[in-house]
Amino acid sequence: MTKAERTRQLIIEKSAPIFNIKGVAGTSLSDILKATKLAKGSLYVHFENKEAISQAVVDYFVALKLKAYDLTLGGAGTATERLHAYIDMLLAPISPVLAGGCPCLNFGMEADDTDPIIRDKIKNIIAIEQQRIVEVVEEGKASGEFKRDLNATLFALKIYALIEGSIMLTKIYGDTAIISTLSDQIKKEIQSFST
Amino acid sequence: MTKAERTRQLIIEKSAPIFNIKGVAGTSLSDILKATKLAKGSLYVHFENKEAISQAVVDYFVALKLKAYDLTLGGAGTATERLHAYIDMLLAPISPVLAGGCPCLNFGMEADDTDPIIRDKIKNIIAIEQQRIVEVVEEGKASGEFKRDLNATLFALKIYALIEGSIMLTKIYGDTAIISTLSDQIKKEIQSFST
DNA sequence: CTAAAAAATGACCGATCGGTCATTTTTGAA
DNA sequence: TTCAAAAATGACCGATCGGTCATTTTTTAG
Repeated sequence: MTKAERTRQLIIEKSAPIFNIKGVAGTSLSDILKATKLAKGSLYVHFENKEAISQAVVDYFVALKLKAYDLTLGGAGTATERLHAYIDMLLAPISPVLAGGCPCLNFGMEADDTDPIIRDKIKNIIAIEQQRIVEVVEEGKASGEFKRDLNATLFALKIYALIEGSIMLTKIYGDTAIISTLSDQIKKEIQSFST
Repeated sequence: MTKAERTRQLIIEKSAPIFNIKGVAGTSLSDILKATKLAKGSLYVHFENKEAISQAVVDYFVALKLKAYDLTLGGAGTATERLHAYIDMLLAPISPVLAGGCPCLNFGMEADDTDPIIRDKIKNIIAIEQQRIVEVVEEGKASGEFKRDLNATLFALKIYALIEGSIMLTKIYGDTAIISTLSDQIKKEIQSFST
């Protein structure tokens, strides 16, 4: 890893939580400078402008999410076990992905009507996430673990909506008990489709 | 209505959609001046600062929501009919509340870690919304419309999470078909608890 | 209609915004 | 070890930010 690569990574990793908490519009260059302890000119050695940093941060979160899917949905065990692992990971109160809240929710809700580039990045990762759920569900159907008439696409859509809604409520109430309550509900939802 | 009251209301109504779309941090005074066609000094006759305007805008959306609950959950018909009317209202693609997206989702996700005053306003209206659902469900249980063992609080929490998740997905995908799909799912959820 | 009060105006303010660039320091391949 | 290339620096830039205030215009109660 060259110095340039290390510095670029430093900028991304130090500013990622700031963008996730304060939003793109709410994050200033001075916030990033304070977090990275770099001089202003350094940022522009590695990025064209603030917008480019915010996009790199979204890419960083996307990569984290992809890794998280691999570890859960792509892991070992039955379809049910993998779905449970996935839900536990996403809704764990101390999950790094959840520190500051789900990036898809945060960046998505800010960008939906204002920033087509970030919105599309979020749209893509959400589509991938749903597709991965669909695949696990289909595997579960093929192995006889889930009922044949379970609509995997619809199921993935609903699960995803429930998860994001759960994170939203947890963040606003500031109460992690909500997460475990809704986590149980989602698991019940899965169980209702088990054979 | 005095001139002052009218102007104050103008500022709130014209800037509300801007705040809802661009966020509080992303909305500048010049945005508000352009929308209201007022001079900068006028804003400060009616509000202490930009923060006060954003809070008044949140109060305005809260009032809109309360009125919307009255028209649906508080309307005529069976518990099921009222819940359906409520869901249809919230998830209608052309719903005025949904123009720019659900204010609870937008303001809530921006404010959760940054602005305790707005976060608490959103927390309160969400708690009220869930309580109103609980009341309708309890009425449905009392009238024999819903099963006795239905946990109304848990049900309201889940329905709310599903609705907000649905709005999020619709906004990001830019596809209103998702709304009707998930709207049907929520109604099925309700039906599963019917006697 | 009058006059005092209230509202509206826009020039002006300092601070901060995102961004540039000449210069210095560091890096790393030869 | 050398030295050219790359990275880091921070003073500096114009634009825009949120906010103020003396002045003008409008409102409204008597």
